Amino acid sequence: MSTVGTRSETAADAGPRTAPAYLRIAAALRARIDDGQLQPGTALPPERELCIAYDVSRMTARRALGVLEAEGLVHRGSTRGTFVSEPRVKLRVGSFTEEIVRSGRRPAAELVWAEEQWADAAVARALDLEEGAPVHALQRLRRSNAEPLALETTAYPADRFPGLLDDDLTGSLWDRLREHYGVRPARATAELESVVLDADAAARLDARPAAGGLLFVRRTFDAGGACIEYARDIYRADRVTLVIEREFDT
Amino acid sequence: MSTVGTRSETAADAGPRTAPAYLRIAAALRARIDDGQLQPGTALPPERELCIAYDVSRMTARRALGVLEAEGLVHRGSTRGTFVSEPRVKLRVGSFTEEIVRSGRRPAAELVWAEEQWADAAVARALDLEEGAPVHALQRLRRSNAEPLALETTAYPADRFPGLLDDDLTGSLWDRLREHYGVRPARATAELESVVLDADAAARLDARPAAGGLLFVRRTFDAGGACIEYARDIYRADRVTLVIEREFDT
DNA sequence: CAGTGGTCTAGACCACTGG
DNA sequence: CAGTGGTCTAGACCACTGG
Repeated sequence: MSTVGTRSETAADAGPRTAPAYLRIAAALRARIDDGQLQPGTALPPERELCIAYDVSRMTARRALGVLEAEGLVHRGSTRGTFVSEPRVKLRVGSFTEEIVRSGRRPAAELVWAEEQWADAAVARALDLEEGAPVHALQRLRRSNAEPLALETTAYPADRFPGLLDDDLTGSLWDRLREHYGVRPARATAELESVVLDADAAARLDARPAAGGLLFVRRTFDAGGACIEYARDIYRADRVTLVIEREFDT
Repeated sequence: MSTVGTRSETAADAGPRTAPAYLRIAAALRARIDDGQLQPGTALPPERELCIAYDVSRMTARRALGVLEAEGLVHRGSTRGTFVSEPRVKLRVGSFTEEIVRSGRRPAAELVWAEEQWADAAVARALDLEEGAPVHALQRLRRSNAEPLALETTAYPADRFPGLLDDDLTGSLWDRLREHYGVRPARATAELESVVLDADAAARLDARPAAGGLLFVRRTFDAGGACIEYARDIYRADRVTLVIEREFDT
């Protein structure tokens, strides 16, 4: 992470006289990770050792680790310990086929489920359909080197794309739309929020219950302005950096 | 928040036999907020009452509230109580002048500081300059209806834009670049991550220490491919939905 | 002065893993 | 079986606010 957030003079006068213990401990551990003393994959001291080292109770030590976990610097394995995390994975978004940008990683998409559904109010509004209209819905799990990074849930108007679910659903859906239906995406809108993972998403993404997520809600339109895709992509907030590119026609 | 994440049959079989108490309490309170029993601005019961109502210790009740806080559903005032939050504010990004999309809100930008700096390694790399080259740097706080939503820190190559800091820095900087220097942005790249607010950002954004943030790191290029702007925008994760639009020239 | 959330203690029991 | 993190208790003291 780079600067331009630090003012040259002010440097770091952090805050009040005494910062809370959990923030001081988090800062101390963060410093050891940032300067390379603790490499990715390395185990941090067990919580009970941190209690002794910093003379705090376990709840306080855990709270410090919770901050680092939210930052994506460490991850915890219930029975194994707390470990320094690998750097985040950069994912290109905006085009449906997100690709792993970092070299040497193997992307994969796994179909979780695919089925015919009937549009509820939200889906109907997003796809410009009547409530109850048939839609093709599917969910896919995106991985990089076997690590789950994103859970994508997508809906398409069934009338417009008959037989879509019989296609190969592990590759680029946009390619399917182009090849088999002659449709090409012309415009996309997206909304992005920070969320808390629900139980299902957390389980599939191999994350802690109530861990942080990034929700990317997308709609894709064809040249005629009709919405042809509605998607809700959930990313592991601690593991990804989303890469967005944009050209101006001004 | 809409569906398409719920499979039609599976409905909700949440998880194991007994979910942890803090998740059950969070779910119970969330339900009361979602169905309108608790309106935005309403105070939740004090933590000590929740302890009695749900028969848990205060740490557990607080943990439940912490989940709702991370979701942006509630906010806390140290000495006042816990309150249901207003809906998130939608902010359009990608064009530098973010605008408040929701009607009836008054956007405002406040200059925090502006000064000449010398590029450190990160800034030099981003702007394609030598390390130590002069840059114009400035920080602005974006508000909607007086509520701080984003802290933007921006750097420009000083040699290319002499006198930039003497301009009006509360409006669109891109307009300044166009009007006074004949430069028009042609392409932008951005990276977006979930982060934890540092002490300075938290204070300026009126957020809790270590609260969640969204970091948007942008680079803007002119038609010749030269980088003319490097920005780090930090948003309050609990208060904003970022709106992104995109056209395809394919 | 009463009430609020923020921090912190010093424990406890649990499930799960690996040796 | 020892060691790990996950959950939880039943308190404590604090700063700060509003009446």
